Amino acid sequence: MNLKKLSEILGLSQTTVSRALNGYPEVNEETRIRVQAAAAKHGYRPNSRAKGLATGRSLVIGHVIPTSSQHEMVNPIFGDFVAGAARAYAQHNYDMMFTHAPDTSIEESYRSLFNRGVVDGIVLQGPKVNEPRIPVLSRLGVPFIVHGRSTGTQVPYDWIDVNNQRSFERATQFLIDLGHRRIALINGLEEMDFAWRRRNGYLTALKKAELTPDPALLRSAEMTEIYGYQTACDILKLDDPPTAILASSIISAIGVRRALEESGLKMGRDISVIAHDDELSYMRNGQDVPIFTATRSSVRHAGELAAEMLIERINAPDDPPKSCLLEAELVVGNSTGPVRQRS
Amino acid sequence: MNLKKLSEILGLSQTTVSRALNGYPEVNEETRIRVQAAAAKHGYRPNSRAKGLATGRSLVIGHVIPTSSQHEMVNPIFGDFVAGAARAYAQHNYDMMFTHAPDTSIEESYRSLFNRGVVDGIVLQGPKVNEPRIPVLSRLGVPFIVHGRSTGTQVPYDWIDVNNQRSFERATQFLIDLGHRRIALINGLEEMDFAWRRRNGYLTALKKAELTPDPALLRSAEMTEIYGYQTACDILKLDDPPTAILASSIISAIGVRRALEESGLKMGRDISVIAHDDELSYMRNGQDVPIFTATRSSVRHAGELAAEMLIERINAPDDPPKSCLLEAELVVGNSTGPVRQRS
DNA sequence: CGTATCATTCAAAGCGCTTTGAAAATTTAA
DNA sequence: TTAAATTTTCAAAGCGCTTTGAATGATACG
Repeated sequence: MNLKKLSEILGLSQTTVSRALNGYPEVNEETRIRVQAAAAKHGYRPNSRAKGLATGRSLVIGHVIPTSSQHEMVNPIFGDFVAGAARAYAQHNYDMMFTHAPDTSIEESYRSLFNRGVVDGIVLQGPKVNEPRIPVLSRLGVPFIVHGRSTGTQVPYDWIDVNNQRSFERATQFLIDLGHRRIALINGLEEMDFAWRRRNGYLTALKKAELTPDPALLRSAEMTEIYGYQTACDILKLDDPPTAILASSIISAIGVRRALEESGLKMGRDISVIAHDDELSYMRNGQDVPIFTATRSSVRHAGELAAEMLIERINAPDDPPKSCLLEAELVVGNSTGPVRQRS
Repeated sequence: MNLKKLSEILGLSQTTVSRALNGYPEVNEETRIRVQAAAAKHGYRPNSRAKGLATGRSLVIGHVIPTSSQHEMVNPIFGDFVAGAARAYAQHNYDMMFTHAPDTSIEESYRSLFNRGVVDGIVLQGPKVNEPRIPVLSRLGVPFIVHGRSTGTQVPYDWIDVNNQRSFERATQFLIDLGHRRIALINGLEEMDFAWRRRNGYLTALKKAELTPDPALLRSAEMTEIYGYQTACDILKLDDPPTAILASSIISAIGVRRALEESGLKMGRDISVIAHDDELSYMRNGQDVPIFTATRSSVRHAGELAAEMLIERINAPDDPPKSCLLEAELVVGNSTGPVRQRS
């Protein structure tokens, strides 16, 4: 069923039928009702390709996933972010599109996606320090929003981010206040901007307390469970092991916990652990009492806000750049406690 | 830059340019090279809406996510499956589209997605027992593939699935062989087909061993960490607690482990645990030695195969129905051992 | 040299929709 | 009653591409 057939059935022109369905005022109310009824009856759905071709809009938002980063899409954090975004898209009648792009040709991929008219806007996830994709998108004139920020990037752009530096500074400070002096940071990949900022927050807190950072306690990698486990095992073997650990994600914190338990250490008593909690749906940080003391900020909520901001941008391409900085809460659980004198 | 402009620049007709770029034989090789060079130089990208309109193909695969199931997309299993699929799509030049659909109007959503010409095919994830969406898609004549199967569905359809029944029967059998008689099943939602089959496998093994299932040991819910934790806590409080636990996902198994550790029980010695391991990228089941004895099958690989099968189907709509049944391995880790006499 | 054959190229129609500018039908004003 | 204003409907152009059917130029054959 298409517009032509429908209008023939109704004995009206395509123009009138189209207008009736799209809510234009210059059509008789009686006719409109007749048209709507017929459309419903015959299950008429305007072809979105044709519609897009005619209007220049696709009502689709693109998410581009670098092929190399095998992990991007598979990352539970990604899943929650996207789920939040999907919610907002649905409300505004947008669909969501994912493209894999070989990172040899990121610029090309973006240009392609936008120029081919596939999408109206793009969400950029997981920005690195000096993220090259940002200037690319900016130059292309594509409406886009960054989840996170990119230190060192000069061009203006829309973003939404958690105050990673501040939250990790606070967490570190919290541990220092409990008497901890040797604090390990099990961080994400530090080429990623969020990890870089967290590291800075951690270092800032140490500095303020006049503590010297120990490179042996600073680790960085993709935030898997295994990584948390191995790193913790590793760190505990040091001559002078830390009394507290800061983990960049609940997932690696779970690995840390596994390592601690294997070593017979009790969290909160023998060693303190703070994790960053993105409030992943499948990995809640306990129920009433948090499992881990944590810096908490819902990545799902961030996804929802990001989508809203992007849609606003699409509707008002010339507004000045927007941004949104979310503060993470510091929630206290049982995984932290005063430093314990080593026996 | 569009076809018209490009052909004007080249002094050729749109026909020739189009053919040159799409590899048709009836164009002079010399001309083709000239055209390709110009296309590259001007960054020409055919508009996919227009292309789709002209060809009737969109090179997009749709994944529909019921709005109600807040968890679908957020489920790490979903993420891994989709990552696998994305890989295959990329290879065949397909993009991937997600739509949220209110479950009040699933049929409508599918019809819409396909009839609007947005997608060439659809992946149906998380089928339930007697999944109503399957006959709907079948009737619409949309190419589609089901990840999983649906007990009770009569119409033929393409599917790819793990042999859930068999793998859980084997796992249960394995525990019985170790002397366990009271075995708990911490299952997924049993309206889901996979969970239903796992339950059957479990019951079959019990039956073969002439053991009577105890309803108190049969639990079912969304497979989160918290659920695993709470259920395990709950079950351990029974007068006659189980000596072994079968968990339907690594994620809930992690919750189970947390509960066991809190109770001071050692996995593999005091109590045995087997989990189903989807080989989630961020939640590997240990490295060399598995953390959990597990039934193992990569959901990511399944995603890749599913995508391949769907693309085949799109290219050959009239082939007979295809299916693919994967067998899960049973890998033995340290979480299982012979039953221990209760003191 | 004239005709048949092949290799290239082209103009134009069509995909299904929106939208412009004009025409018909109706109402209002003079 | 007629002209002007308003409401309602329409034909046709256009979005950017593919593809059909015809035309052109080059080559081969008798």
